[in-house]
Amino acid sequence: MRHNRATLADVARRAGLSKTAASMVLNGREGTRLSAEAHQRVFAAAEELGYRPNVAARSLRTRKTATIAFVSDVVATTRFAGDLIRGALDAARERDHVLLIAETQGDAAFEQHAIDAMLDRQVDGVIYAAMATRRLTVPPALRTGPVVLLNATSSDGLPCVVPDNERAGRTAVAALLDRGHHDRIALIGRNRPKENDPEISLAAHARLRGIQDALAEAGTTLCREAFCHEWLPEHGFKAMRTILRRSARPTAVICMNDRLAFGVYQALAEAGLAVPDDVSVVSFDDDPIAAWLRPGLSTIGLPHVQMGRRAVELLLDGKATGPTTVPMTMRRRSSIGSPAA
Amino acid sequence: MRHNRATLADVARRAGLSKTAASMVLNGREGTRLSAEAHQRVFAAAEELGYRPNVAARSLRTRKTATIAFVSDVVATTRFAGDLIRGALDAARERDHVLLIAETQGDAAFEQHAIDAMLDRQVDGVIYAAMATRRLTVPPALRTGPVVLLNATSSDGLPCVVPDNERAGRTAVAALLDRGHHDRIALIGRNRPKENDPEISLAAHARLRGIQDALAEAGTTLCREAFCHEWLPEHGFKAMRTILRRSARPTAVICMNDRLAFGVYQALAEAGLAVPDDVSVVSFDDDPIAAWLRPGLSTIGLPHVQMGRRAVELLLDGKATGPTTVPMTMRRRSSIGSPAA
DNA sequence: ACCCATTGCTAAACTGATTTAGCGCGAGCA
DNA sequence: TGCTCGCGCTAAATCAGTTTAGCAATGGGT
Repeated sequence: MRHNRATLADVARRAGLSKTAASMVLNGREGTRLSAEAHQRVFAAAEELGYRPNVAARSLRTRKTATIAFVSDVVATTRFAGDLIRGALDAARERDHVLLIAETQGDAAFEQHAIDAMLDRQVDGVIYAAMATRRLTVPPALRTGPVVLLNATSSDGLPCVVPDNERAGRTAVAALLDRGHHDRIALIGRNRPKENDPEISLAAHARLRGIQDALAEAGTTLCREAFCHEWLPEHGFKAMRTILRRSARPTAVICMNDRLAFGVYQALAEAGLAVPDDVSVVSFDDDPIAAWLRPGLSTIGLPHVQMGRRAVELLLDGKATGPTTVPMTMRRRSSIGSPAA
Repeated sequence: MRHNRATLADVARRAGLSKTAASMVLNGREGTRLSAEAHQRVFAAAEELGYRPNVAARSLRTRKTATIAFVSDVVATTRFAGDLIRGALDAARERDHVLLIAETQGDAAFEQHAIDAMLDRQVDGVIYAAMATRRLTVPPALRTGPVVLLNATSSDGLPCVVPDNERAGRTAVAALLDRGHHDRIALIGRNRPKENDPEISLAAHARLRGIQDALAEAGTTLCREAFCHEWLPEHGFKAMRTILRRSARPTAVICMNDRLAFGVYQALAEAGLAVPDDVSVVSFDDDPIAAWLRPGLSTIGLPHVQMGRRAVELLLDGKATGPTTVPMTMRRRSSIGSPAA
């Protein structure tokens, strides 16, 4: 595009100086002894010609492209991807960088292809993102330059940014204890594979620990724990329905995510029970759906935008190593009340 | 990244040939008179060294970067952005291209910045995407090269891809008529600004026309039309509640989108009415929430993935001008039944 | 008068590819 | 023997920048 852009040579010619002079002035090089007048002339010429440097030409020499690769496993599946990207985009813009994106779809061939494509374009660094917080191993090709893992960790001490799920678990419990819930708190969404296989999920384990620890510190435990195959509304629905049929009704339910909570709302409605008067509900993620439920769902949100930001900050500024955790904060709506006396 | 990549010169040296020869062989140039043996040697050398061309260097000469800019107004706000991007990403990968993404957030300064950044990197073309289907005017800087509008149209005859909302409207009506609904069909989500200002939305007007025309052809009209300020669940909830209070109950409701439909479900549940036995519901978009509702919501889906694909296909292959419409297809779930006799 | 340092600037090399122009050699022909 | 032609290949220019090495002019000191 744009075949007729002014080049540095054009600017130099118009300013009556050499390319060298023009380059130095425009790059604001210190220690150069060009006169104030020369500076003026170069700036004026650049301005008049609407000069913009050709990044490809520059990077050929400097090996800097001001371009970051954002490689993720799956972007489309989850709505959260957008936020991760948005945060990264914001931070990149502030630093005059740009994002090259690719998706591996969990396919090794695609991944290789994507990484090659990025490396061929001499990106300055790579953000390797996972859509579900988990542990993964980064492809060796990436180890040749700066990498930061986003929403993932790895065993090789690379810098990475992950949400503080354990603290989030404690926060959920605290919100319930505050309102007087204590003995009759149920948990929905336990899931062995997610809890035990860090390559699938890191969130489930961390949330669970946070919840259990906080409860233990308050001298109590969960009154009921429901296992779910997936964290989708239908599973929350079934789990809640079962709980209502089989046990004494809990005063509060913690759901492992908002989609489960949606299912819980449906089961509660079916049973003619009101949130939060009969049962309080808290959950995690701050999915848009949390705001749409009636009553609004209180949830501890995943800070995707911040995480995206943080990742590019670490990549560009930092010699950071190891994990950076980003706090998850409670989005208070109306799903938590006090237990009926 | 990767400082020690083999260059073309390395390959040539190892093959005992000139850079020229190596370049021609690797690019599979026709009409060159290099011997079969020379070909062998070059391929072998490239293979052994793991040679990959430096895209920046190449593009400096050829002015092709195999890179497409994807500039959108807002990516994060709506979950649909992910699908648009995903489709574009797929098609780009198939053609060995890569996507540079930027977001303007509707801010003119950001937009200028983003466009400059892309142009500085010599992208081969630009996809200019809007998150809500609408008409817009493309910044003049983009007119210097290939552009295609995605989910948007413009007055200057640029190629663009948009969903076929009018046909979607007809489809919704047909699904209802098929089941025997006729006289008592209500519409929820009319909205003057969306319907009348193409710079805000093209979808509302088109859907409405499709609905009205199809109904007229069947010799009937809507029994009720509810206006909504926004297309969010709460507005659908209020609208449906009002309808239930004030008028004879419709046998079916068409919602302008799935979020409104969610609100409608909530109002129906509150009134103790069942979907689809008491009231059938159809809507548009195929938001993930449609699958989560009980019963599953039948909806005419926005083909975002296809649209994203189509946009890069037009950009790279085509000398297409004017609009390309992509069909919206009905996602059948369980929210449409026959009216009670 | 000579030497040296400083000032203000530039020529040329360099980055890694593509592309144009053309060279040397052997065969065929007169 | 001399000329042309085709074959197989290469030198050098080019793209648009950055960077290194260094040149000419001036001024000051001895």
